[in-house]
Amino acid sequence: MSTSGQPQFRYTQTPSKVLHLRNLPWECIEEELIELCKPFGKIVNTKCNVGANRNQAFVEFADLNQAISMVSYYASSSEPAQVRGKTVYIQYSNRHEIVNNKSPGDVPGNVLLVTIEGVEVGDVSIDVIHLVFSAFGFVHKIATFEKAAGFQALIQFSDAETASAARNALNERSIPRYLLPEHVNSCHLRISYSAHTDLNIKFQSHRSRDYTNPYLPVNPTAIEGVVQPALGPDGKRKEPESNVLLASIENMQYAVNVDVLHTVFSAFGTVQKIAIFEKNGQTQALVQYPDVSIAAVAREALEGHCIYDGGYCKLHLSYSRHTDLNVKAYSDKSRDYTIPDASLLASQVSGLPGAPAVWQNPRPGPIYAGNDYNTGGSVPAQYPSRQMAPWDASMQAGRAPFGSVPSTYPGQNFAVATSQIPSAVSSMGFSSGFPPNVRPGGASSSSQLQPGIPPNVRPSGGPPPGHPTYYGQ
DNA sequence: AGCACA
Repeated sequence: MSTSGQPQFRYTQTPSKVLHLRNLPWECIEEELIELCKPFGKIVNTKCNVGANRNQAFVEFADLNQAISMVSYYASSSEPAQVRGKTVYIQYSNRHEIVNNKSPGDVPGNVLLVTIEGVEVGDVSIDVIHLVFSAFGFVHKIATFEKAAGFQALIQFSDAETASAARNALNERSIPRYLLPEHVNSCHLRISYSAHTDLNIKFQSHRSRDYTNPYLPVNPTAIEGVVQPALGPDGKRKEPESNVLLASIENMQYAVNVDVLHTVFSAFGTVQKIAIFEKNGQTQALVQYPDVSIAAVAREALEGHCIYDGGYCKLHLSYSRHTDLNVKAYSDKSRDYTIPDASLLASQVSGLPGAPAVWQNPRPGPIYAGNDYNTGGSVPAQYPSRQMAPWDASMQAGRAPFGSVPSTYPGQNFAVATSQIPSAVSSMGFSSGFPPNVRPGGASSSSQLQPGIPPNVRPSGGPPPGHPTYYGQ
């Protein structure tokens, strides 16, 4: 104890493979140390950013003589050791090896782990990340994911040199604002090295890319991509618009058939075709409008809304790549409302004044003539005025929107307790997509929803007075 | 400008 652990001072230090460097520029990086020291021997370890000012470092040579040669050289040199123009003071360290030199993230490799701070999921698209990091070399692969640390991305370069060039340039910096959505204020990149050398990308998707393999299949279950469309370099949604919407129906506790979907989507314009199908165990539907603008309004209005109360049959909408569906004109999974069906049309509007001949409707509703159609009340009531609701006859403006779509289809068994009865298609979706000049009549306005208010909250919690319960008891 | 790490 008495002789060990004594501080050692200039000129009295015993040589060590480890050199202590002081007065380094702030956040001096390993590459700069190596550049300075490698003329004297093989560097086996470094420790950067030591000390309160993070301006000290340690360098460990493979051999003691190499360290000695460096100290000796600068002891007698007229030119001091320099990094970025700053004089660096070099001495033997009082330790003989660098221990715990690096956290794993400091071990250079060809794959970077990038933590993007201060952003929400979806604010920074994989395309923006690709753009930013491609400035340093070919980006082979990107995988993004959510961790406790935040939004992270693994970015694979060809080699560690390219990766470290990107890291040195971008670490602790921010992605340029013009590449980000407007609401993003800060976007700090914290970059370390990943232990990975080759990422295993299974699909091209909104969260992972393999730029070396353009034939890699697109993720078939990229449903989340629907909820969070990728952002283009301009920060705007780049999902191409279409007149055909793809609806994914989540939590489908109740049957959703073609007619229900027709009722829901007709509120925004003519529905031309509908196709329902199963994908990965989830029901999806394609709904075709005549043009993109109607589809856009419907998408905006219906996205995230539930067809029925209680979070049942929640809709997620995206634009389909299709523009014209090829569907069976009339099946239980599809409908083509553009094909005039004599028998349907004949029965459809018989006896109706002002029968909407022009408004080629579609709805095979009258097939169910005799069933209580009154229940559907408020959906038609909220039709944009330029359109004529197909089932005008039975519709009464002003009714509360508790129409129970399922009830109109007696073939279906909705024998559930009344308290569990889903309230209705009718009350959904009108929070924003509605033409402003259209005022639903009378009492139904009580159910008009303000933006931000969940669509299916029943104003009074039960079927409207005077309406029979249409469900099996 | 004077010695880290856990």
